[in-house]
Amino acid sequence: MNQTWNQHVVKKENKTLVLEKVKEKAPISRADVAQKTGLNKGTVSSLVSELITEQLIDESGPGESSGGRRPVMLLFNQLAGFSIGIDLGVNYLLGILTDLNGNIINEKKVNYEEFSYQEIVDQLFKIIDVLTSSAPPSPYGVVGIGIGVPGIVSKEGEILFAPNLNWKRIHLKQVIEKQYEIPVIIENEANAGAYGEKKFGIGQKFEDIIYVSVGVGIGVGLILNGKLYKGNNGFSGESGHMTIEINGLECRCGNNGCWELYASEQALLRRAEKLKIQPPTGEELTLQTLNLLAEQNDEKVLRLFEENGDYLGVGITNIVNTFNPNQIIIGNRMSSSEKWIKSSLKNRIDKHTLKQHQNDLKIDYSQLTTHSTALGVAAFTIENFLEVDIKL
Amino acid sequence: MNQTWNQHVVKKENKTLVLEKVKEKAPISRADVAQKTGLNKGTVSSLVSELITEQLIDESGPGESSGGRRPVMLLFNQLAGFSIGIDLGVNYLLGILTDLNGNIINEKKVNYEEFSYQEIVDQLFKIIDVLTSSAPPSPYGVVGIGIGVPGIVSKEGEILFAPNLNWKRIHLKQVIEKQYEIPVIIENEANAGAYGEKKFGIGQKFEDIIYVSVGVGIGVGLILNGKLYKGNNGFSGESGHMTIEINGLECRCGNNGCWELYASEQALLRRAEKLKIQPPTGEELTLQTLNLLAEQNDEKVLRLFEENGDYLGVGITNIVNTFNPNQIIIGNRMSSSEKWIKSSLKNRIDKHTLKQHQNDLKIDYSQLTTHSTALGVAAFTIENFLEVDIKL
DNA sequence: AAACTTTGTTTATCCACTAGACAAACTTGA
DNA sequence: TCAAGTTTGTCTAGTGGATAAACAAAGTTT
Repeated sequence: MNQTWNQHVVKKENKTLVLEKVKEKAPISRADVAQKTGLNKGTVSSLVSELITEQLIDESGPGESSGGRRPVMLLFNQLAGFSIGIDLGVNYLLGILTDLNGNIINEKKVNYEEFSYQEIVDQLFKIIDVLTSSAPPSPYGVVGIGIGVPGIVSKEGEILFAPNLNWKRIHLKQVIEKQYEIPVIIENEANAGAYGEKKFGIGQKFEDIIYVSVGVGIGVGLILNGKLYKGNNGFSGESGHMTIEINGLECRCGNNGCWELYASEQALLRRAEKLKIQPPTGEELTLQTLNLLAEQNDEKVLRLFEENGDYLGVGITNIVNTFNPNQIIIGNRMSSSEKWIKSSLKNRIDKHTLKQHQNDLKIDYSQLTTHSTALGVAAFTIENFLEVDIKL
Repeated sequence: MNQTWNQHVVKKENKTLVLEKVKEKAPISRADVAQKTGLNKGTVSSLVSELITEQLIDESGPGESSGGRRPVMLLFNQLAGFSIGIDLGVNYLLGILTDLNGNIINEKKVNYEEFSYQEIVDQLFKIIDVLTSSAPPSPYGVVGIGIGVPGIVSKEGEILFAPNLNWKRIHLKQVIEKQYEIPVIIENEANAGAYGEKKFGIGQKFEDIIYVSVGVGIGVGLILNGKLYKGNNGFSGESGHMTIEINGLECRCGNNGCWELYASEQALLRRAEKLKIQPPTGEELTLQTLNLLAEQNDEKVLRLFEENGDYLGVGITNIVNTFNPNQIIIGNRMSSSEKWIKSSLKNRIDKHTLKQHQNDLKIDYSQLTTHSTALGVAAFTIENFLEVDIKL
């Protein structure tokens, strides 16, 4: 059915517009909101008073006069409710409790290895319980739970395939929703990370963002025209399996020369192993220990990172040529190695993308680092809450 | 400035909705429009009567009764105006005159080689003149001119770079607008082709379409969520310069191993030349002559096409993994070789894309063949006209 | 202290949509 | 054949939300 338009829709949209403006520019006066949105003063007044009744906006006392009556400043009541965001990783579980502005109120992390599905769900419940009970009293309480997973999620929230967890067709959403009876949103980890950076991180000013999540594998989250693009079935962003070497290494996806075989954390570690690079005194070979070695100017490791940056650049070049984005954000674990991969990555892109694309292209590294996914899914639930709530 | 919502917007949107429904389902009664759009009968009645006054809708007499009063059927008046669409190719100029439904009323083609900018503009004027004067009398006349060009076009319509024409920073739009004083839209050839197939061709039912224009080079047009995606500056779709072989052939774009060096028409011809394939009796070596040879089951040529289909599949696989589209359309000249490239292309995609992506993926070949670009730009001007006109 | 400014509320008006009544036109079935 | 029922399309009264303009309140400026 098509969308029909009537005065109710108009009111809802305008109310959203007012709330958005207050969130964005707080503290701000009614008069200023009217001027900035183009709405009539009276309209703004009445919408604001409704929003105050709903406790989504607060008055914070008089502001500075600009040559007349002093304005009453409005604030977004970010403590009207809270959101839980969870980054369900391959070997860790990171849960955060945020207010409606994405400020982290509480945080809980669990590491594990080779947990079964049931063990992970148990841990999940524990974390959600702890976070819920730590939420301060508020009018709306915890308004939703978001979970980011390293896998393919259908538009309905079913986890279709998470290779690194060995999950297939998992209805996690129903399980959590049944337990807590609040809205649950499941989203792919890269999509969530992209959204997190767009809403709360370094991508706030941009409308066309490619978020490259470089961890064990490589996933991509696409923000196009300011909105998350999910693809026909919600499976967009599996760019890690892009061919960059036609007769290259074999990938378990069935393809050859996949990008993530050359540029992911796993690829880096594999190459380090081949070169017999040894972390000091028997530590495990991980991205962290490689970062330490790089910090000590270990030549071999530096060259390794350089190479990895270059490989990352190859895939990013492909994406840039296709999308003409405004910003590239390198996220997930590999962003911790920014220092060592930065110049070779930039170099590859400068040399190999079309000149026209470079004009407005920014290459940034995750600002929220390990929290972008959790913040992203938290943002989804917050937005969902505000949308639904404002309809009333 | 943000969009504010008021009753004028509501009316405009609903009027558009009614017109769209009539276009889509004609002949259709007022009652049916009301039921299908969810609008009130009275609302539909008044909007339809306005549209009839504006001559965009016609009544076509009574329809079949379904057990009561016979309905008055409504038709979209596709002859209320006409649109000119021009495909400005590297060595040809194809102009069409269409009605508001994209039906081709008249058509004019000129071939040339190595024309200067001024010579091309002169030809352009000639074609536009011929087409304009061939338009039947109508309330709105020719409502706009669209031009598709093989190059990078800014969002403002400036042709920034068209390597195969040797054009840089050309303000063609102003030149044509000044001459004819009607709206002119300039768009990249692949974007236009994608839109043409979406509106009038094989892509009508799909919302996430990747149109791969395989001609001298390779360009890609992206229809995402039913809308053309242009990228931050309007330069999306330069996927022809995607790296598929990291240390591969050198491209004049500065990159190595670009897709179009392996899978374009030019690449095919280059490989044919290398194999010393000879068209019969001194004909030139072109895609057409190769098609003829393939028709005669020339083994070498068949293998050549097979290889080309495979290479096309490599790039398409990359795109599919990133976008999760619903449909791939192979367009432009290479679609004439569908028969010979089809199976190897499909094979590559079946074997190398993630299983999840294959569920709903259709691979089609251009239905409008050589006309998709011209029809696409015609569609842009038609839509622009209807949008602007309905505002009044 | 008078004049001017700015803020925010109130009031009257406008406009588009909706529900429901109604007339016209047609079908069905006794 | 005609009465009852159905469907279509118009008309009217009513509703809800936006706007413009008046106005009161609370400042600043001269």
